[in-house]
Amino acid sequence: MAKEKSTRKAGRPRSQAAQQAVLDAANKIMLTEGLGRLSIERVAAEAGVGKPTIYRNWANAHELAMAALMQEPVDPFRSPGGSAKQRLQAHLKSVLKTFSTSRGRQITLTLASAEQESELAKAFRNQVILQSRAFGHKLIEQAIAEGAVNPAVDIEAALDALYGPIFFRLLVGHLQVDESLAGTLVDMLFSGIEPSGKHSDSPPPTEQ
Amino acid sequence: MAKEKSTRKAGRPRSQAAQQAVLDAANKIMLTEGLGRLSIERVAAEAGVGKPTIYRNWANAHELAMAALMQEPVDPFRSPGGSAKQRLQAHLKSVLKTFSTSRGRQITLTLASAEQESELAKAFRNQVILQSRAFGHKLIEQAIAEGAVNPAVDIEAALDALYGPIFFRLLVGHLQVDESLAGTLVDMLFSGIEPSGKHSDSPPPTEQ
Amino acid sequence: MAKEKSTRKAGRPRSQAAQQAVLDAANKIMLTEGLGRLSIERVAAEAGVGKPTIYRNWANAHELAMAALMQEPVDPFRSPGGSAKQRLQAHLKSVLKTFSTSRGRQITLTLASAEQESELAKAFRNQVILQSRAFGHKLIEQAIAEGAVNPAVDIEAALDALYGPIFFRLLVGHLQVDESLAGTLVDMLFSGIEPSGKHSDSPPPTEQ
Amino acid sequence: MAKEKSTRKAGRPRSQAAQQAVLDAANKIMLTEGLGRLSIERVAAEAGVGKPTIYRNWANAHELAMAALMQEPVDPFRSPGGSAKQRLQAHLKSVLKTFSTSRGRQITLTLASAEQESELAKAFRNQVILQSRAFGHKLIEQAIAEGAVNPAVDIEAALDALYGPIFFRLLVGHLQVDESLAGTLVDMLFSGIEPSGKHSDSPPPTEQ
DNA sequence: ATATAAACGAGACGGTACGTCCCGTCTTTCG
DNA sequence: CGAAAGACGGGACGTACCGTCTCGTTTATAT
Repeated sequence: MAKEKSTRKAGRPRSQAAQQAVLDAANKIMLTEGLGRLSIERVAAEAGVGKPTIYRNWANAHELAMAALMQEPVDPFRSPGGSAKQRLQAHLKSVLKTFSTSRGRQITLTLASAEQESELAKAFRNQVILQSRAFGHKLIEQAIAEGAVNPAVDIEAALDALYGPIFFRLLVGHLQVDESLAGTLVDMLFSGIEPSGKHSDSPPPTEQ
Repeated sequence: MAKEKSTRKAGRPRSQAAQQAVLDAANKIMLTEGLGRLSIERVAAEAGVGKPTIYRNWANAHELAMAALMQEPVDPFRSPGGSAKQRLQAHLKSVLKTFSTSRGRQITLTLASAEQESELAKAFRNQVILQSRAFGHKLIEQAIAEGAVNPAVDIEAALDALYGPIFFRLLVGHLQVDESLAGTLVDMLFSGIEPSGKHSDSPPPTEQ
Repeated sequence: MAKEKSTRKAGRPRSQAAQQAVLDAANKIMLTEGLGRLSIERVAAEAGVGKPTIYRNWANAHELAMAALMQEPVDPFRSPGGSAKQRLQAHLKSVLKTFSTSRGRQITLTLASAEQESELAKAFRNQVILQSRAFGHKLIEQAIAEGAVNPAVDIEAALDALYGPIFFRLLVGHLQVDESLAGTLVDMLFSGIEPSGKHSDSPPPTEQ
Repeated sequence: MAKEKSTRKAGRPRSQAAQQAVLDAANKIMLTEGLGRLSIERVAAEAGVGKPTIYRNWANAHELAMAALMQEPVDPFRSPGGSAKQRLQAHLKSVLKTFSTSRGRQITLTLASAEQESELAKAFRNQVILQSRAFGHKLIEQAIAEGAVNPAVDIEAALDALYGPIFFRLLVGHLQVDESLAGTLVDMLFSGIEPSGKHSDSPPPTEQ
């Protein structure tokens, strides 16, 4: 920490250090002032780096934001013991915790405004969202193996029925989000909302 | 004397025509070139309006975008006949249809980047998302009244388990979205994903 | 009969109070913040008057400035007793005093930037400069009558040789201006700068 | 070779070509449309230059105007042979010629409205007025050396008695200006306006 | 007395220009 | 050489005023 101040050193080598400084500066700005205040010019100034050095690595501020947000791993994927349902709930809780922060909101916004098809956008989505979702996928497969979930279920849809509501509430902001939501969602998804002991009042539509 | 009539403010009233032209121009630009190309300057030029006239009514480009997107009603809330489940599916389909367009994506993005607490942002959320969701709320209440849904269910959570996955997929883009998703989600939500007989004595649903 | 009639227009007469308020506000702004800060909008606000009321009377800010500066008479044209030279000096001193103030500078600037041929500009020049100069004209004529000035002299040129240097120094600012300048100029103009007892025609060697 | 080593600042040097284009455009606008139509925006457009490039070099339109007017030397200071008086007259004629043009008027106006104490304003005054006046100074010193002018004379005052009337007439516009004014002024200044052979002050007090 | 007409304050209108910020590119110097 | 510094042409920002145009409200004649 003490030697961080004297990065001057009068030397040439800076190539890797410069990129790290850029990412750090970008993260700092996003954290303290928000995504909207992130500009290449400011990042360059705060990182003590020339603008071309940034453009050499990222095409625009958006890509830089994605790269910076990808720096720190999103989530440790807590998965303590317990039943399949309990493990899934614990995982969802950690997702909730991660995304209900300022950084989580920035990730959501960055994701929303990303050029959908760019390589970096895919990597970003994969790293910050889908990696976590993939962990959930594994948990559901375990649950099926344990006989806790019907093997015929559409796993992708089930996953989105768990993750979707979280992001939906964070995005739209119509309802507060806390960790109890994890339990509510998992319970509902497992048991459904039909009255107990009742089938559907019409034959389940097996064809679409 | 009796001058109680003048609730009217002094000065020339704001031109409703100018404001409409601004909103139309904004909508046109967003539709044809995307939210990113929306600038006050362009809108002013294309609407044949001075910039201050725009700033007199909206604080920045973001607010203008929200106002423009609010212009046209989002959805007609189709609700044909049929069972509660069927009506809910039909409604979700129309939501899917609306939001899987270019305009739907712009709405999502605008929503994501909105200043959460501003008056206009609340109005925007309310009009473009929550109004539709409120319709879903009514459908679920009907379903409960018809005995098709357990009265103890957390209706808000159930609604978000239906809308959330749609926006989640649109936002993250990990899976394509089509209208069949409506059926899948409703079925899953109603029956749950547990193996048959665990929470109800209903016969196992026919697998696909 | 002959009841004075049709010259008077119908309708509400122009408010003399409003016009005075406008001129006062304009003078105040010019005095405290300078000519450059004079804007119709500010004057209207400070005078508690609508902009059209100003435009009804003056075509633009420049004309308003001239009118406002003309409000107060420029100078009382002091002319105490004494010889013709002394009276001229006294007059010049009062001119110097008047124009070496902030208001004098604003007058100079307003004069410089005026549309030369407009009616108001002529009136302005006439009132703030030429009226004073006309007084000087009278003094020189008196001096001629007294035998103190050669009757063949070009009075206009002589006047400008007295007034010109004052404005020149104020405008260019290359030398400070104080009241002693009046005496210096008058003395020089009366006696000339040639060596005593000499009146021209001895061509010195013309080498460069 | 005298290669300046570290005095040189880092970074891309300012484009001398761009600055020249700006000055040329400014001069063109002032010449064809007048000082009042000079705006940074137009200059930028006509010079094919970004606005910040202009602001990087000049603080506002006024400074740019001064710089542009300084571009071309004001006067060649004609000084043909002849007596001291004749040389002075010739010089004044060239001053008259220079300043009775459109450009001369713009210079006068720019001078009048300049922030008196700014560095550039001083340079401007020095270059466009005082340099010429300094030439006149030299001519008067020569005249003194030749015995054509009384050595006790206040040279500064004498100079202003020559230049002042010219600018006074140009500024106020009460009398036309032509080259004959040079002769009139020089003659009057040299000989004075008192009756010939008279250098005393004995005022025969006539009536008031 | 009652119209009628003009001027009033207020303030929005279409515009122009301001001076600033940032974009993404380029040019130069230095280690 | 690579990387800092920083100027470049450009575009948009949000603000200040411009001079014009409604508004609804006085205030005077002219009917």
